[in-house]
Amino acid sequence: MNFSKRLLNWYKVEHRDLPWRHTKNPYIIWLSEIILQQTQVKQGLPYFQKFVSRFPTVHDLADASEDEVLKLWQGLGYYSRARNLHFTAQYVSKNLNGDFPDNFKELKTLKGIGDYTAAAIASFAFEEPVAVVDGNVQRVLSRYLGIYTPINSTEGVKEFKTKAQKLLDSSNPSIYNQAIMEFGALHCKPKSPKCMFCVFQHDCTAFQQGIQDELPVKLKKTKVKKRYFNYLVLSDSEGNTIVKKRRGAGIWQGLYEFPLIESENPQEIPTSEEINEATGMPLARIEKIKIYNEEPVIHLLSHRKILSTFIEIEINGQLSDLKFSNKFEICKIKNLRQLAVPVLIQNFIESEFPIA
DNA sequence: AAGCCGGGGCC
DNA sequence: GGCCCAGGCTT
Repeated sequence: MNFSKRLLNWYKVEHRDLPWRHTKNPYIIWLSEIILQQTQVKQGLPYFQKFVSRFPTVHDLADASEDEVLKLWQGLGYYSRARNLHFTAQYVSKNLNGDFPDNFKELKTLKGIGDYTAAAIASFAFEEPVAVVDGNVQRVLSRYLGIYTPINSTEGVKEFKTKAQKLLDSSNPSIYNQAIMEFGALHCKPKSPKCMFCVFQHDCTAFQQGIQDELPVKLKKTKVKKRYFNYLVLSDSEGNTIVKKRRGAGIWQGLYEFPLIESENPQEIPTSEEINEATGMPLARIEKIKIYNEEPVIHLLSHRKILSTFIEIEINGQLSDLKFSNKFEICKIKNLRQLAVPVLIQNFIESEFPIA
């Protein structure tokens, strides 16, 4: 029995029933694939349900504001996915009459769609015989074929792409592609792969040689760096505060946060002068300065360790009477939950301003 | 070719 | 604490 036959037999019995597997609608498939980039099914599933429900068609998504899309995306991370999702929805809605391209090459020209996602949509929705290559596929193939080339090296990416395309069952690209990824996710797992009852025992190089725990090989990632974020949480007599949308490069682009003083080292309570410099708030209006958390709140990202403090600043009179320097927006504290914010900020809001 | 970009789950 | 995840974009 060949590779595909064994794989599909396994898939028939073991696959999960997932909602995006019940459709050939390229919009729904695209939506699911963007959500699932670098994201496990368990984490992405509730977001998929929210998005399909709120945006049944690509036109609905195109007509929404970017702020609303980011708010629905909040907590899922890699927020460029949400911005690109919205951009591409508008492009497809307005320039392509709502119809997604039906082939790999054209799909790849859309923002946010790379090799993997183009192959997924082309094969799932249009049965184009192009192999998907994701982390699951790389792991399965590195073990099955005994490939030590690092999966994240330039050479490795090319090699796994070539091998994957050779193994692809061109008569059934949609099911085959889903099957090999499902096999990687459920059976040929990174740790404790289920080799003792595997349909590939007889031809898997790794199992035959007992090297499954050495594969795949991956180049080391860069070290986690520390950053110190000191947030200024202003409040006036009317229950207002000020926030700002993060712009330009860097993390959390497009999300809102409180006025931020980033420091090279752990920060003491900022002085009135520093608060004035960061926000434009006149010194005379600063009533009281207090720190919320004595110990820094630690927020871990894959490549950053953010140590943050939140500083409470009470203001004389009303914030709405003042002119702020750059692009701060006045917001009722009770309305903060309507904004798209990083999980770090969301956690703070929920703990300090619980719903009455 | 290497860095950057989140957050949750697992060991 | 390190690694993984239905990756893609930027430099």
